[in-house]
Amino acid sequence: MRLRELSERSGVPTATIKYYLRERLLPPGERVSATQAEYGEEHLRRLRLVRALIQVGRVPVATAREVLETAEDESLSQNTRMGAAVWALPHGPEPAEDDPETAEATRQVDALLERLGWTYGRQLGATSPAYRMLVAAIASLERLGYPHDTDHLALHARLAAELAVADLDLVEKYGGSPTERIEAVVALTVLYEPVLLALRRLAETEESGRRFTDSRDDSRDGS
Amino acid sequence: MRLRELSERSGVPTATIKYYLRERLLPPGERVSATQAEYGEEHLRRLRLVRALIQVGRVPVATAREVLETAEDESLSQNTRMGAAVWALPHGPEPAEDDPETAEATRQVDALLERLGWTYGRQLGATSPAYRMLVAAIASLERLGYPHDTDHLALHARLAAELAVADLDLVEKYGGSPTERIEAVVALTVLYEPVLLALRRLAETEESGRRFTDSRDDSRDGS
DNA sequence: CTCGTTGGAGAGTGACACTATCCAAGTGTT
DNA sequence: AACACTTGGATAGTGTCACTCTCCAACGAG
Repeated sequence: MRLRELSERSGVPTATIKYYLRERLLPPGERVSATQAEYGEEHLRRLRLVRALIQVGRVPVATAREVLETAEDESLSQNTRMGAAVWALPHGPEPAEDDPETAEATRQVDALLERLGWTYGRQLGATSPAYRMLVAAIASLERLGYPHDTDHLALHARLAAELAVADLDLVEKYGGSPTERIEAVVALTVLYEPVLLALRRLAETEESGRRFTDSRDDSRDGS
Repeated sequence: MRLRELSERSGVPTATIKYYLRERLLPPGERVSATQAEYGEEHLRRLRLVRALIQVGRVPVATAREVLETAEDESLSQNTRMGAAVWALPHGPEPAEDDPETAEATRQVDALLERLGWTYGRQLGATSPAYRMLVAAIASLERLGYPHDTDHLALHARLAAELAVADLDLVEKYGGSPTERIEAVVALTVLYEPVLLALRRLAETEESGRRFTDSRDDSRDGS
């Protein structure tokens, strides 16, 4: 398949595919001659994955490259690859150093991990992007004076743990080559995030409609 | 308080505060003379909220303005304000039209809302940004051939509903003026999102560490 | 051989969130 | 009152990012 066909089958403009090739998000096609290359089904699959990561998952191009390179680096063990791939995923701003709210948030997160017995998280500690992401977010809540007590966090954590069990069950059922399986973990991690956020917003609309049903003025005000 | 002090107390550069003033994310200070203005505690609070939305919540500047304007528009009922504010929050790319995966995802989402009895979501239907966000994300999963069966979605939805109940309890306890309360809903909606995502990633690390415990590669090598 | 197509490379674009520069009007010090 | 410094507002510039445009030489069908 030529670049044009790859473009038509994926819905991605040829110029964009060229850009992805240049950025090494896609492996080069098989050179057929000095100016012609052939692409296969594997390229199509990879292209769709890249697109989903970038557009749905809002993963920056450079990050997507790192993640995918790690996922297919066969010199690493599967566990390492999986961990490193998810590790590289975007995780927002770093928590501010030298900041009382950050210190307090760190204490609270450590207490939470302790209480949950999440030993992996604890031993990885501040090096884990997800840990720092959590600290930064809680420090913000703190700074704004919004509530974020440990019970509430623990509830979120318990629900997150349930999700993790279900998600990993899905991955275990998924099969495929080790690389494909790691890609599946990355894709499911990233692509279920908007699903979860959307469901939470829908649930909040639902619940708030249920609670404040007095003056029924459901807005239709878009924008 | 002068602009400089507002900057020092919030940690936001003066140039950035000027930019926010220009973009009407902050109300202008009280003009003391032709070239001097005075800011109060309310400005500081608002500035911190804006910063949190933009930096932690990754809300675009223009969107933050809309959301905050809606939140404090006292000509609207509290319910309308709350709905419209959350409504305006960013929600990723729109689902592709004329696309078999989008059609399938729409069917699946409708079936899910039906099964859950989420009548608000159903009646708002395709007009709700959260609904479209959900459809787009599921269509992507579909396109990539990753699993997303209704049982799995229903589990996510059930957990999201639990979160919604807890979050709204928090808001009800929060008090403050109507505008402050709506700001609280917006802030909690946006700022708990990274908390939830971080916890999910931590939980997945934890769970995958637990399953594939200290072994080398856990499974069959294909490919 | 002609003429449209293809792949590759470099430069250009538009959106976005700042950030730097000016400048006239104020403020504090002496 | 003189004079250095600060302030707020306006305008223009910067850096990043994800494309997107333009060229061009090599193909390849008729």
